[in-house]
Amino acid sequence: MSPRPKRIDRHPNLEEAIKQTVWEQIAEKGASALSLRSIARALKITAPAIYNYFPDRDALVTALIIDAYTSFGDWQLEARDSVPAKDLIGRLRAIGLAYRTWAHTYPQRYQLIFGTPIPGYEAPVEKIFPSSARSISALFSVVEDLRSAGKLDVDSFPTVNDAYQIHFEMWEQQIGNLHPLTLFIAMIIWAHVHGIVSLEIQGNLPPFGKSGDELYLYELESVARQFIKE
Amino acid sequence: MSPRPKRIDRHPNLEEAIKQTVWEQIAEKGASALSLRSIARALKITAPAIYNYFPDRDALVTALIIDAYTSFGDWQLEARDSVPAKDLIGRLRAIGLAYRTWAHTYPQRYQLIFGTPIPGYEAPVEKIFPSSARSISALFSVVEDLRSAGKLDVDSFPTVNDAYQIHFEMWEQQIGNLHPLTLFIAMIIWAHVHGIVSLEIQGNLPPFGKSGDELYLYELESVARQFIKE
DNA sequence: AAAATAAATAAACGCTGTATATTTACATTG
DNA sequence: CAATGTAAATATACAGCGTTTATTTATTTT
Repeated sequence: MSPRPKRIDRHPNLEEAIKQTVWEQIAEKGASALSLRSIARALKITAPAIYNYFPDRDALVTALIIDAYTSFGDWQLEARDSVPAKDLIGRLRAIGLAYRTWAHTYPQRYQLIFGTPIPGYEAPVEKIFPSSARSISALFSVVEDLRSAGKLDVDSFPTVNDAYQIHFEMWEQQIGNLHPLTLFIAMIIWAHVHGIVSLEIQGNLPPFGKSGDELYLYELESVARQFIKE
Repeated sequence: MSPRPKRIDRHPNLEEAIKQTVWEQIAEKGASALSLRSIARALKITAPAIYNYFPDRDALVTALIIDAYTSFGDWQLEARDSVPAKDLIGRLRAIGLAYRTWAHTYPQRYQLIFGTPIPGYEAPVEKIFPSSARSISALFSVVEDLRSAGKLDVDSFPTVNDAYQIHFEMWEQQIGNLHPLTLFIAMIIWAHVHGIVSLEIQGNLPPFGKSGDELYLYELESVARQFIKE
């Protein structure tokens, strides 16, 4: 093969083709099996060619994580906006259901985001944060709307300490002004749904299947009962 | 070096020394950096020597996971038994706190159990299940005691479907008779604490630090308020 | 048309898990 | 006590991995 193929023989968008191939291989063999050389084989190029588009393997993983967060955020925001803005409880349920549906549709993406299945990889927070904050902003915004509408029903909650504060400021930069109560409740809700979904995805609980919707809805309703007035 | 060192030059218990070295290296560089050759270097043996004790790398990981579950289960059972049997709510709080404390004491062990940080590794459920079921049995037993004492306050909950049932039967074989309500509530509690702790451990939420105890206690009390009478 | 640049290959390095053959310490047996 | 057998290590080798460097050639720019 010649060192540089003629344009007609090249992939029209190799960077995108690489990412797509990785997703295919991740779906087949799991995120941990990711290998530059096997990607190259699938694309009929050589492994070092990938270095024209990603400086190293970790940069490729970071790009995939950002794509995954973007996809996740799209689902969250679409779910929120599929319910009229005045029906805040409906919006909360919609994004809750979308959270689990997305995770079950793309379990590998979910693990890529919330697990650490890549050997030696550590996510560079500053690069990932924008897409991450966007994806969680759907929940934050609905809870904030509930709060400013006076519909949150919490008499007392723990005060935040300095360790929190740093994270909060990052979120505020990305998402906008956030009341501490909003953050507190949003984080608890997030933890609840994440707990169920991640145990499901990772196989520690049975994949709840059809009636998983039922258990999950029960959880969402519990959350609403716990935190929302009237 | 001679092919077989004299007994006096050998590790008295190489199998245990291997596992201990892995834990040290996991603590230093994370679970994904596990490497048979670097273990061998640290122990001043050659890599194939490990194969006398573990048939392959995955078997070593499985042994580590079982050890981790055993350590986790020890903490859970000790926490439960540190509170008088008649104070069931106190027992529930104790195992809840122990859950988070153990995870923060051994974050790598937590990730080894609940994440999938080893490239290409898939846990053989049948080997891991006994130690896994034992570790969760502390929670199950307290919830079951609460139920049989008539202290569970749940008017309606989703019926379980067939997918659940298989898992339930495995648990029952290991733990003993389990009422569906017990399982349902125990799973929800497990999911709640796991959600908070895993987001903390994986860095998606700030490591709550001192006042994390506060937030966590708030969660445990919410659980009690939601499910327990009187 | 010549020079510069871009995008690929080729070859090589050190790392990995693992299989096979070999060597030697130790245990068992006649 | 000597011969034999077994256990536990080393030595060697192989294929695959991420990555670096040098090289080649298509394309773009001058």
